[in-house]
Amino acid sequence: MKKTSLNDIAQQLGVSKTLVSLVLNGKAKEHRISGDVQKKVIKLAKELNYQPNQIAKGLRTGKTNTIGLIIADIANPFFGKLGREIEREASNHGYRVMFCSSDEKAENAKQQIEMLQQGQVDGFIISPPEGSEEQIRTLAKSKTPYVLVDRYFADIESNYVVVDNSQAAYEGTVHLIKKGYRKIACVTTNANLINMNQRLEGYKQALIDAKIPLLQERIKVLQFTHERDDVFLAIKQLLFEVEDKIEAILFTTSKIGVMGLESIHSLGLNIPGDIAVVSFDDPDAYKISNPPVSAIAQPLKEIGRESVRILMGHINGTDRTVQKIMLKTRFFARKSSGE
Amino acid sequence: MKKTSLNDIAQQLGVSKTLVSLVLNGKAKEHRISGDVQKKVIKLAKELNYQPNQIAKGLRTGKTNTIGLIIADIANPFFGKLGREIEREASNHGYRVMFCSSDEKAENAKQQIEMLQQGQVDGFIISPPEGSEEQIRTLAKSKTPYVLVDRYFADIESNYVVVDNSQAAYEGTVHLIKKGYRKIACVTTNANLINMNQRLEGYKQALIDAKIPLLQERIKVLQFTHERDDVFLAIKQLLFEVEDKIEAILFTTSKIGVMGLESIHSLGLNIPGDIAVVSFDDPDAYKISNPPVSAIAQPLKEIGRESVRILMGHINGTDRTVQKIMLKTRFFARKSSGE
DNA sequence: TATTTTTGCTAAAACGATTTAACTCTGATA
DNA sequence: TATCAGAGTTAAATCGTTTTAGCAAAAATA
Repeated sequence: MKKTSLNDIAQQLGVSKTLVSLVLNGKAKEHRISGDVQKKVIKLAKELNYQPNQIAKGLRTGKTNTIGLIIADIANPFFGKLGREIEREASNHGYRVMFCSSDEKAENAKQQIEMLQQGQVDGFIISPPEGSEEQIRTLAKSKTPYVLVDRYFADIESNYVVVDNSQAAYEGTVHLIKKGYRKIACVTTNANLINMNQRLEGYKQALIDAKIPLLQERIKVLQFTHERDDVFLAIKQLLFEVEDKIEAILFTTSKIGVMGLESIHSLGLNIPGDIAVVSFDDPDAYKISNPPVSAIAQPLKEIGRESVRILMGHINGTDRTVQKIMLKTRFFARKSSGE
Repeated sequence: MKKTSLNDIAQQLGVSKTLVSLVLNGKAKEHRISGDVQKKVIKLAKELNYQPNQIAKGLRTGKTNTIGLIIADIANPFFGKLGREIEREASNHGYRVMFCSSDEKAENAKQQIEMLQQGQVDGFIISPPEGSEEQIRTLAKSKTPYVLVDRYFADIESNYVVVDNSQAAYEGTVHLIKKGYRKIACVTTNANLINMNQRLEGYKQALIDAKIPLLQERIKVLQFTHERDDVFLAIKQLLFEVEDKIEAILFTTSKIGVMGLESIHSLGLNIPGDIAVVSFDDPDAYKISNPPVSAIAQPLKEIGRESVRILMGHINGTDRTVQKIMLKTRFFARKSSGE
């Protein structure tokens, strides 16, 4: 059952494919195609279930109606949900999504971008992994429209949609301070990503503003590729191997947070009795955790909506200005920090 | 900076694009292109960073080297992880992944399949939502290769890769029985999906084999589109509104399980003291939950690998037989069921 | 009646690749 | 000297669209 093409319709009707194309693209009027012929064409097209071949269309028009989405880690629900929002929004604009997971590896992202640039997509939405500056720069030079999400590079002029990470971390830390905790640790990673750095800054600033001494030993910076054991070790050190046992922890990612909670449980400690917890991101796990975990939630829907909107503007050429969007997070106080 | 095309290379070298194409596709020898010319072509192609336009290639060859992945719900980490495995495996075969989330809606899946069938993909991997039989049948008729994952329809002859759901549920239930629980409930959904039905069957069979009375009141079938409140209500009924208070629950999806745990916690009940829990799927949440949740884990990597392998066989025409793969799950006993 | 305008439609080029069928040499063979 | 074989290369068709430029017939105008 071969698919029907423009030509099939044209031949069966004894007209030119130009005419068929014009009619089906709604350009009949401006090209003065008679009403009778229009009806005939539309009728037959429906009968044969004609669907234009997007590949051919893409070749001719140079447009694919597809956006490339290069996400850092699809197995992370944060990115999963974001991906869904982006796809939904793109679909509202008549766009498809070609999706890749770089697994936080610059090399993967490079390959994926190069691959999709061979005429496969009209633009990109990317959460760039550490070390992918060069690739993003190349992309920028190629004039392909793109929007970064979740993170960006300060020295590359790009469209981006992120959250106010330092403010968010500040807020989370202040919440702990208000709850009466003073000895507050921060567990983060050494990823050289702007969002990570900002989160740490927010934590520090909150302590400074509250006139609480800022101790290096209370900041645990994990390897970017941290595993369960690294987190476990960090927690153990914070709780048992410093002079002044800490009372609360701010986790800067849900990945660290999830592992951290696991560690705390396995050490037989009570939350928030022995140790209070606040974490970035708000996976389902935090809601069912016992006790539920206080979380800094990112506005996924809005991030998706904005990033697609900006990309569309640049693809359609209706917008040539660089857009930098910083959204607010939302803090959910739950039992893990005394509610 | 326009992209270099075959023609650009041909013109600069003063040869035909046929020649350039042949050389770059490794068909130089069989067409006796001289070594000198070959070298020239390859050198210039590298210099100009020539990358063949996949759209044009696709139009001519009828192949896109892209597979369409239509997943039921990308926000569900199970599917997220599965998506990652599939993408990784596809990439090993030189394939891209065009990804869509149907959000468990047949109408969405229909649109997405139709959209991608316009010459955009060479084949599909699909976890079909409830009610999408008609769409899958249409797809089958169109001769487009496809593989179903996670679920299938008994009366449509399709390639599929699933797990042995009834065996898995059986195993989970038997585990609870061995731990001494007798009054075991099952909370599931009324989704008319074969995997769901099989899970319920496995539960029933385990009770029957253990000569434990099978009570309808211990089986809670939620609306497919269940929300937090529905689960909460079901749990409350099981624990407080039946004559014989139950001792353990089998959740047939992690979505139900996560909500169920939340409900149990919010009712102030102790796990496994008041109520033991086993759940299908094994999201991170279950490992950090307090106590950790006993889980029936699906072999995501294998599902991904097998589904891509089968699809490749059908796309390349090296395989014309229908393949039905049923994989084993793995059970993790954790504290929620007394370990 | 001759000219212009309008109406209704189409031929052909283009997008960038692949592939088929040939073409032109050179040198060897009959 | 004519024929053939092989080496090295290319013109042209093709995939299914969109779009430009224009043609022929009918209608309107002078």
